[in-house]
Amino acid sequence: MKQVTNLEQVILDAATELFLERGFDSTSTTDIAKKAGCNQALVHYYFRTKENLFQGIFKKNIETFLSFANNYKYSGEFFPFLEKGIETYFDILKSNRNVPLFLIKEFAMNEDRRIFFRENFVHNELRRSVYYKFDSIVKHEIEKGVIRPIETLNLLLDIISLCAFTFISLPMYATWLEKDESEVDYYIEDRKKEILLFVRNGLQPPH
Amino acid sequence: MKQVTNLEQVILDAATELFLERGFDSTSTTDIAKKAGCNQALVHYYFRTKENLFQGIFKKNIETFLSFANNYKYSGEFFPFLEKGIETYFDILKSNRNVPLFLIKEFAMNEDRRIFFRENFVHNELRRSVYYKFDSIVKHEIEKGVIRPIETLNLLLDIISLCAFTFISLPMYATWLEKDESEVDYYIEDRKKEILLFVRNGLQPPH
DNA sequence: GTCTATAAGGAGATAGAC
DNA sequence: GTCTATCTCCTTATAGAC
Repeated sequence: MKQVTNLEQVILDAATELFLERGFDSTSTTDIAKKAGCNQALVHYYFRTKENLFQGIFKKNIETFLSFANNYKYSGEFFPFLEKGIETYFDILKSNRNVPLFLIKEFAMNEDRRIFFRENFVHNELRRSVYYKFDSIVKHEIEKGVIRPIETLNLLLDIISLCAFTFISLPMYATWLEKDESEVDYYIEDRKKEILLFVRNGLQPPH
Repeated sequence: MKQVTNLEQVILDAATELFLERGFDSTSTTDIAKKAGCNQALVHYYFRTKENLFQGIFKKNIETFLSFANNYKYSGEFFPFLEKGIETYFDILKSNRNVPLFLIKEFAMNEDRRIFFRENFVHNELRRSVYYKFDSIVKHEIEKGVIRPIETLNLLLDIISLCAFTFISLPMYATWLEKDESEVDYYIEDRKKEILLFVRNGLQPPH
């Protein structure tokens, strides 16, 4: 099969990489053009404005970050189900390690991004139904005494905090402990194990 | 006592607020001047370069973020000691809620910031000695069976993740759940309680 | 579709009057 | 110490030749 790499796609890929690394404000269309191997006018020919080019990329990466809400089959056993979910989510972030910081940065800096998020993602029926299903599972397990009492939202936030912060803090971590690239990968796997253990323990009913 | 508000301080305050909100790249010296109520040339008169002005602010905020390494008196009882430490750290971040995201952003975006951090903060004798003291306490409590086996670094990272992410994610959280300012404060206190509970549980030895 | 040239505006930094 | 004016550079976006 012939690989058709049209220029539009090349520009989109270059823009994706740069926006994720540096954010919207610190990436110029000239930078994007240079990385894509064309001149700056072509970036505007294909996408008209920088904002246009950005929004498609932004939307796609919100999907990635919210993918913890994908529909995992509930096996009937709570902890294997939960741990499978955490591990899958963690691995998705690992493959997209710039995404958490990228999103949070853009949200913090720009009101328009927050409005975009609210309008396109907050009132999503599928995500809501997945949440309510998970909520009823959690409530049921609390009743059975399998886990301690906890708000479902707090449980989700604990998990997202631990997973996302692993990747958000990578630049700081690497500097602090003076680690190189290969050691960082080891660190990530180590954190995954610890997070799984920590969540399992953190949900134990008190002795 | 007479409050002497010299212009240099006014500019510094304005710059602090803007840098923390928007970051280095997205804050212009013209913005700073406008907020300080003077013209743009005066910003450069007092601080010569934007970079100069930034670095002092940057350094000060790293101190804040690393303040979990302050010297808490060890009472002999592990959990009260640990929980006091977490609560104090959480409250410091609450009073400086833009700091975690600000630092992480600047670290991720600029190699010079990482070098600055390494040279000024990594090889700090006081901080190291506090770490080793904490490490020996943790090891001792594990031996006694008071807490499960855990690497001290992992424990610290769990705590920092949970505390810092609370504030890092505020803009996203407020948008997602469509909360206003007053509800956000309630959320922060709720998270603090949950984090304390979660850490205590997460350190329990397995049944 | 791809290029060069350029418009229009904002940035950081400085010179020089007062 | 404070101001205006200005230099130089870089930004986004477009016009127009090929």
